[in-house]
Amino acid sequence: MNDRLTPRISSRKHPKQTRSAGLVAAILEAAVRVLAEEGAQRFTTARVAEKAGVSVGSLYQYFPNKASILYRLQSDEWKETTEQWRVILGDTARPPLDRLRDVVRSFLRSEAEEASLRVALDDAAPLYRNAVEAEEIHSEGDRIVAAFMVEALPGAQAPAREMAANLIVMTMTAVGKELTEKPRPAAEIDAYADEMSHMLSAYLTSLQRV
Amino acid sequence: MNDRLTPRISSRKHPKQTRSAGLVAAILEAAVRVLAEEGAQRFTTARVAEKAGVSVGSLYQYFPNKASILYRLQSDEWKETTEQWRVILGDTARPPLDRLRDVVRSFLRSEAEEASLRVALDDAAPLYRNAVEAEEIHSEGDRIVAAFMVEALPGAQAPAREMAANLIVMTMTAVGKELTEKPRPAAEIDAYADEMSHMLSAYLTSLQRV
Amino acid sequence: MNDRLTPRISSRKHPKQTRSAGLVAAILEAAVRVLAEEGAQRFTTARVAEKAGVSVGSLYQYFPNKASILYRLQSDEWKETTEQWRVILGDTARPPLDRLRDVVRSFLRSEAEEASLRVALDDAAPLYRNAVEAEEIHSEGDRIVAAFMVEALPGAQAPAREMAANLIVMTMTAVGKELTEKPRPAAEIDAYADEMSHMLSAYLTSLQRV
Amino acid sequence: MNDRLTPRISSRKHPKQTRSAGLVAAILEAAVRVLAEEGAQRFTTARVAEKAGVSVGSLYQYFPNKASILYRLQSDEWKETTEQWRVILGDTARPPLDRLRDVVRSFLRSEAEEASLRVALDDAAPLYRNAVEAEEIHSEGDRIVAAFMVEALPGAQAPAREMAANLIVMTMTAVGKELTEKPRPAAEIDAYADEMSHMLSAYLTSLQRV
DNA sequence: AATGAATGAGCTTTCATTCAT
DNA sequence: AATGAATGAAAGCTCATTCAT
Repeated sequence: MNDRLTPRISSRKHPKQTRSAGLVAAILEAAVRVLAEEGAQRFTTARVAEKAGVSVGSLYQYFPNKASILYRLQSDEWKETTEQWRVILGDTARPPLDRLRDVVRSFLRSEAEEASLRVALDDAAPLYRNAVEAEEIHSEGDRIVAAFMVEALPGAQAPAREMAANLIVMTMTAVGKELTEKPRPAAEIDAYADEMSHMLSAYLTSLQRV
Repeated sequence: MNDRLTPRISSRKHPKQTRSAGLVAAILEAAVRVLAEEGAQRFTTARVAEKAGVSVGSLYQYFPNKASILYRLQSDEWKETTEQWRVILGDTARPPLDRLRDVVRSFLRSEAEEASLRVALDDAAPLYRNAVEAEEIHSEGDRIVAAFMVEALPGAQAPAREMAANLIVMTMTAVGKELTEKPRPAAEIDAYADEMSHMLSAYLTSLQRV
Repeated sequence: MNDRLTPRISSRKHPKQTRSAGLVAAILEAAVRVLAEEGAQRFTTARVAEKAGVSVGSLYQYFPNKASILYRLQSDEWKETTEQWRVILGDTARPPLDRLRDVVRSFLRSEAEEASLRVALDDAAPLYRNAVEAEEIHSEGDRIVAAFMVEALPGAQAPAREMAANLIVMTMTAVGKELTEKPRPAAEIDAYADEMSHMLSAYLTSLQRV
Repeated sequence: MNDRLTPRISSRKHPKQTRSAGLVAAILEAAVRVLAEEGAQRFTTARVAEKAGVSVGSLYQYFPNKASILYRLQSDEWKETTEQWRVILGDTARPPLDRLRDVVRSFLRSEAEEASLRVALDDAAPLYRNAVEAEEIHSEGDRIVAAFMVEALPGAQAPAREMAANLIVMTMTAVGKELTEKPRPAAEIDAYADEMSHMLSAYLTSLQRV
């Protein structure tokens, strides 16, 4: 019963009660630990349930299948990232390129800090990628970046600005993923962060000049 | 005793005879089809053997384990890419930034052309990532890029040049991977290619100016 | 990570409930039948599960691997033997050589009675021999024999007594194994038993005389 | 095609030609090495053929199946043992009990010397045990011992003598097998040899006295 | 609501033996 | 005679999911 064409992947219930919320939290926490400590290959519902101190049956009461746990994890990660971006990029008092530099640096750092979890989550991507809900996961982040781009590229046409936004987001996330694939010292991460902001700044500057 | 912690992943035999070469080719071809048509999740040795019109036993006569097939596929893909880069970046008659533009475009196009295979191969990465041979797979490409960078950034210090080379390669490959994650029209791919070469050019230009 | 070089071989769960105990019993019973009726060569987890009327999955819920079933069987056999020895050799009211005679006879008889199981279990020995727990399986029996030897050889030095104990135990068990290798009539078994007790008695007597 | 009810197990050809004899010898030698170095579990025809520098096809030209190689090995081992026994036990100039002592000692020593081979051969016993020819393998040794027993027990009745002979042979071989199951220092082997000859001597003496 | 025992399809890999060349 | 590629049944084991209690 493992294959579904359109897997339902979000949580079964909205945890209104404290008990449920606690259980869901415990399961997610356990899932993070299993993923980070044992890798995507050994990420099994049984192991998660055991580490959460919960029965498999209970686990399935809150998550319809294994993929939904991973999806939720990914979704939560992305929410944190979104928040980070909102705070840094939304600080309209500072020059755009400064904000860009900071967001790159703190994004790459946070990626690196939880490297093993991120890698495992990425390895498990095939399991949750096709979820219907996966589409909208990035929309909030996109809006934040779009707003920032208006400040960074005041003179640009909307389509050009959107393209630039897409490329910048992709570069940050994709290179971030690649960078954390193998363990690297924090200094190396920072060096890449600086270099990447340099590149993105040069890019934005050149766009603005046109 | 014969146990190894790091599994041998390259081919069992070097196919000297046409027979063997034919079989290996058939297996690889079948592997590509299974991967592209059914996805990494359903990539099983049995399925590959069946689609190749070969017994599982024969498959294991030429590949020591499942991972080795995937590794071989990835390796072959990378060899093609390397060749592409060598031809384009090595054409010292043309201006470096022109070459860069072309290499980005043809790289992204070739990635997009075999999107489903690339994605599946990427999904299967956890299976072959730890192979000992996996280390050296990129060394040739790195050398080509390094040579190119000497031309593109004649005034730069070696460390700065290396960092720039790394960032450019990472950006190309990582964003290329991300771009092919979902199917996109060729025009969109080309638009991203142009934008990316714009970004990389701006970056190189800014480095050169320093 | 969870890898071990020396596999855990004892049961996965301690069956607290009747349900579990019943399943474990059914599996062991089926294992005995498979072994006795089909031989060590055809002793597979699938066959055992099927004969137990249980799914393979259930089998693996109670035994971590095939070897553990065999180990458990062997262990149970040895427990019975130990009990037999305790009762007979521990009856301090009777003359030692009488007890020796009886223990030899009942040991060989019980070995012969389940000949096909014993042979198959012996054939499967390579599978469970290296288990960590296999070491201590004989310790209780050794203690019983040691206590008996103190009575049988009151005058002997400890090292000599231990050597004699080892030789006697080895002779009984090894010859017992050899005897049951091929089917023999009960009378022949008894004849060998008598002859062996004669030999062991002569041996002990000669030791005592020194 | 692996199961036969009555397996043909002896060599396919009597090697009349030097070439064949050389091949057979090479195969047997390789088989010994595989068994001793890799164990019964990893004893495969492919490995034997490879180590013998011979194709699998050729191997099957001289041995009808895997069991036949093992049977031949066992048979050869036993021939050496028989020869050893013939030399020692047949030396009618010496007192029987001296010869017994010597035969026990040199038997246990030779068993211990090739422990890994013997253990592996024993592990593989299920594969060749049922061979039809396996019956007569011990007959020559039995005759040698029978002749010796006439000297050792001149006064005994034939049936008693035969029983004693059987028990002695069984004790030697079975305990020998058990002793070599785990590696032991040569001194320990010799100590067991002395103790066993002591036991067998006491036994024979007691029989003679009757 | 919660449990966790039970399921069984499915996976990777091995290896004795054959037979076309 | 010799080769060794090819076969494919068979093995041990895992794990997402269900459902009786």
